[in-house]
Amino acid sequence: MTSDFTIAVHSLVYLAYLPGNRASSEAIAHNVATNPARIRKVMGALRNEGFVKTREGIHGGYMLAVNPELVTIGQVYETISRGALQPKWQTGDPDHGCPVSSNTQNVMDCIFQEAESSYAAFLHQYTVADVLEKIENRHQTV
Amino acid sequence: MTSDFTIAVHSLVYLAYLPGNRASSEAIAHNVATNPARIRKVMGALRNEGFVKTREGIHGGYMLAVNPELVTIGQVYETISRGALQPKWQTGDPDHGCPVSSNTQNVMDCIFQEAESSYAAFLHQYTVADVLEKIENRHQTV
DNA sequence: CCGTACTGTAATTTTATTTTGTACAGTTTA
DNA sequence: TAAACTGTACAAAATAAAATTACAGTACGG
Repeated sequence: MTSDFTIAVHSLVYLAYLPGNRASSEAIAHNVATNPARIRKVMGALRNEGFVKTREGIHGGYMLAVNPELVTIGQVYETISRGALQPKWQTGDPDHGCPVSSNTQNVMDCIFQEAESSYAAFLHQYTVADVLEKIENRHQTV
Repeated sequence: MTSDFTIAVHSLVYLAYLPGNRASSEAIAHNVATNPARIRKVMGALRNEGFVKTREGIHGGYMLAVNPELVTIGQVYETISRGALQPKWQTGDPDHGCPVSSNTQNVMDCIFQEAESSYAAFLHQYTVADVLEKIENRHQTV
């Protein structure tokens, strides 16, 4: 699985943390510790779903477009990484006479999908603001 | 994430399916469509947790050691793949002055662990026998 | 007590995936 | 019209997963 979800959450939390709720891909990349091109790709997906607004050109960048107390990281997961938990490797052989060999993959696919929904449902418990709060609390206590 | 969990479930289901509940690594590998060495590695882990018994030497192989109606695939997940859902890539920089950069990874680690527990809890719904039943039903209906 | 058919395990190679880096066209505004 | 951005594509590098190979150890059957 890629780390796009982690990057998306980190970026949204960072925007929520900043006074003006805006930053360039370079500033976000520096905070996340990756390169600007990768941030732009992830932010593009977030923009498509309305989480952020982007502005090109000079003084452009990314701006939070939603209330961080209302957006859950489950929503972020669904838009960025839905399907990422499904292993790509295929078990068995569809043409094998044995039903176990030919059908286990289908049954597992179905189970993986349901299990991923559980995973996403869990993530709906936390909003972007919750994550920021955890980060700030940890900063004080540890 | 590796596909060891898929292979473990497939192997257990296959043993449950076979009349004698026993097979060699080569027979399982053929059914799963991989190589015997990989099967032996996964089966070794299953043996350590008591799911199967192994016998070396001639006429050796793997034998189901539990009631497939009582073992859940959540248990299999816990022994084979616990931690597999945690991305290895690290976000931010622990030495960055900004708390978002230095602490997001820790907070996400914690959330990923909890979310994985939800995932595993979901998998506890299904026993090895349930999976086999789904496979056989699908064979008849599709 | 030797040969055959297995498992256990480690090392290596191959393949696939993920991440990074680079480049450049398009956009905005000062 | 130059400067500072985003959008996007492609190539390179790094990492992870899977397959392959090899061989020591074990157990049975003659």
